[in-house]
Amino acid sequence: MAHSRLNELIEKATKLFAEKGFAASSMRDLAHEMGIEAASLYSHIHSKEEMLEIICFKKADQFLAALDEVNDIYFNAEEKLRMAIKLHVSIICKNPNASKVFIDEWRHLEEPHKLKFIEKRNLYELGILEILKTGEQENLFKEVDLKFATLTILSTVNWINQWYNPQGKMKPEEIANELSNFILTGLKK
Amino acid sequence: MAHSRLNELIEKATKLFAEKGFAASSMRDLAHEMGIEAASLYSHIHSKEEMLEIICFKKADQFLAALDEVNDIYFNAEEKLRMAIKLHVSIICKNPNASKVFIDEWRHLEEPHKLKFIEKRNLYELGILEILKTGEQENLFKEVDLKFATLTILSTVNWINQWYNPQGKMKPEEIANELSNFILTGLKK
DNA sequence: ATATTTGCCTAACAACCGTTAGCCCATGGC
DNA sequence: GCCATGGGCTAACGGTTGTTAGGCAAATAT
Repeated sequence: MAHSRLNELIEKATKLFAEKGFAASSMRDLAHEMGIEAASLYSHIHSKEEMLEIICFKKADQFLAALDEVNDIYFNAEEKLRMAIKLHVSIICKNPNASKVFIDEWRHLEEPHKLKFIEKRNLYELGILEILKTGEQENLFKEVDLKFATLTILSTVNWINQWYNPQGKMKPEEIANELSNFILTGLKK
Repeated sequence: MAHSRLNELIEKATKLFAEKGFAASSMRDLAHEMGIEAASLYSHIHSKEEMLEIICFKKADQFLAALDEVNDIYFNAEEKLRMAIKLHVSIICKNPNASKVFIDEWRHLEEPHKLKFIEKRNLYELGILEILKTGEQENLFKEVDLKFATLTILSTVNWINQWYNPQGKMKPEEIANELSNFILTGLKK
């Protein structure tokens, strides 16, 4: 069970950062959650910021891996977009706390990690944009401002985090489906 | 010019809270921005949290007023939704910093203000939902999960804040138009 | 001319912050 | 049986936090 205590720590830190925000979470809060003294945390990590790093980059890598998965198989643009949305929603719903930190708290990263993080984020954004571009070329999608559409889609799929409840009636798969339909065909009859 | 110094303070606080987050912004930071000592801030406000209150509730009231404006005139549901989106985008773009605080930092409000704030927020959400319901009844909109659609729309219009640039090429009016089209008719050709 | 208010100051408060140093003890491999 | 390692402890550090008390000078109102 190497690192099992570290895993527990990161998990608790994730929950705390998600609920109170990184800046408002103290090492003593976190230590209390772990049932130990604040100083003892440093047997597992080097600094508070390192935990934020671990959480943010793990999540970033998950999203990028999902992008690779989508691009590995050949689909048309609509199918690709649907799959990208499905994977995105699934990653978010699998760990809403970590997702909240990924979405809201990364700005408290220190340089140079912050820059590295933004680069990864941009890479993901670019992957989605590429799918939309393909869709335009295949004459499946309307001609739209691609950057604008990308951001709109990402806003929609990221917002889930604000209200998603694992005990709620909607399963991630359903959410992804509804969302895909909404994004593709809109609200009008 | 009664309160002009207070206005300046709230403005500076808004900027600071938006950029660094409420918890990571110190009274000494803020005092430095004002060119005075930290203790002097208390000639204008009672506490750090009070400033957050002022910012959040002012914004909340703006959104609720916009809702009234929409409901004052008779339109069909599509026109209502377009107008609601236009006003929403306009409020956000008029003061992106205050909007950021309204969207992201309200959770640092202390009770009972936090609860009051959530109530106002729910009221607004309900207003949008009501418009969608009308649209369904008028047979203009698809039958969808109304709550789900409401949250999706709000996510989209709130996200603008993350990338809107007053110096950018898109004016608020245009953004609102594009967004309305996207929400109403989706991406597919 | 006098009284009041506004807006700032210095000094200080108790509490809390992230982090380090140094020590101890239980566990498990050799 | 010995030693390394992991995982905790106490004590303490220098700094920062929001906030209060009390005073002072200039502007304003009477």
